[in-house]
Amino acid sequence: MTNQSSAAALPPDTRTRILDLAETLLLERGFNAFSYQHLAKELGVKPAAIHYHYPSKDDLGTALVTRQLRRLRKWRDLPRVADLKPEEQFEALLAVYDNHLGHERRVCLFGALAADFRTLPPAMQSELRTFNRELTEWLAQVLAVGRATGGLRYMGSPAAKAAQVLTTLAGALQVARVHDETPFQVIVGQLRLELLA
Amino acid sequence: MTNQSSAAALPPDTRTRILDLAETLLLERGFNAFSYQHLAKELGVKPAAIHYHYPSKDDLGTALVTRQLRRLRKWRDLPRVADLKPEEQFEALLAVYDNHLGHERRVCLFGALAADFRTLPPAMQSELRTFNRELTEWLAQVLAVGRATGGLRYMGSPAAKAAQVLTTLAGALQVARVHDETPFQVIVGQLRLELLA
DNA sequence: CTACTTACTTACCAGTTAGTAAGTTTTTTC
DNA sequence: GAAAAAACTTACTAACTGGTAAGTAAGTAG
Repeated sequence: MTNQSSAAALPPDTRTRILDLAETLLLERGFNAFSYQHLAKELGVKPAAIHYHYPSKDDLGTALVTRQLRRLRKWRDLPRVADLKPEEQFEALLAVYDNHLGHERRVCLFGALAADFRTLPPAMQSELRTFNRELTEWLAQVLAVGRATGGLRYMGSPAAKAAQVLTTLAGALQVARVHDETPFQVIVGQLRLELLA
Repeated sequence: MTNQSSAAALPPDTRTRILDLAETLLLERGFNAFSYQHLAKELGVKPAAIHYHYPSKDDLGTALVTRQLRRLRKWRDLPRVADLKPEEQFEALLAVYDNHLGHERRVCLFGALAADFRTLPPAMQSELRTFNRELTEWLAQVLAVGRATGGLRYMGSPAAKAAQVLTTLAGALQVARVHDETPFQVIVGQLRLELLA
């Protein structure tokens, strides 16, 4: 049996190490910017070893998105997230993006894949759509409750505001990559100013 | 002499046709998703002909961004744009993004290049930074005047709001690519609702 | 102890990549 | 109309791409 998720930090198997490295490269340099050779060299294995775990790059890419989707669902349902007040849930979301910034200014999954979307394998496209839809629906719910309970303020529908906010956050990480961390902080500051009642 | 900009629609020379096609492919499929062979085949010339006009792909990419920057400056200074009221200038900006949407849901230049930014040649990086900076400064000015004259409303500084709005627009085109036109319209609708007094 | 499975390596492959050097045709200049 | 410059084509490379087939070493199950 593989060692995919048990509690403590067991030494990750090759399968996981491949996925971790591919994720890093995806979020720091883009999907078309790494090859099986790159991965193999850095992991100290032969390219064919990667094909053994992920027969094609499509499979690898799809596994990447699928894992992120699994993480999103897990995070969203975590008691320490699900039980927060809406305005705190919003702050928790911002913390996730801030964390990306802290890791070599990684963009988010969506921002990494959107531009090349049409060149991606269908399974990846489909998973990414689901990822974005579920995240948006979650935030819409947070915003709806937040306005009802008075902790958050905004015009328009929760769904529209959620789409706008997430789009802004994805873009903000991209701007941080092109310039530096400052514009990200400015944009997030603006979001807080407008939303927090 | 080359035929780069004269008034009417002269038949575009190869140099321009290369740039036009490369731009289309960049905005519709991403920078790493096309090669000199692709360009050559579709233009009915040999790959070496492209190397003749743009010795390396770096040169081609840089020429692409440089042209966009030139267009931005030209557009911004056009009487039919510069002489508008701020709220109309904002609408003119939205029209540009809406036009991208209408052309096969192209993303904007920034959105096309941000994810792979670190893999781009330095000259391209630098030009893209300038492009984004000048656009942001222009919008900040529009927003500042717009609030002073009462046509636009928002919290915070013009610079912060400008960064936020442009980031949102870039992201909105990416979301449109991943899903469909609907989320773009929703997000732009939200921007209008909030900004137009 | 044997059979089987897992996780690889070695050795390929055909196709594509960006890029170059040398020659040829077309256009411009004088 | 000759010389020169511009705009190509032909022919080639070396490196890399994702991917496959066959072999092997180590662990696991009965």
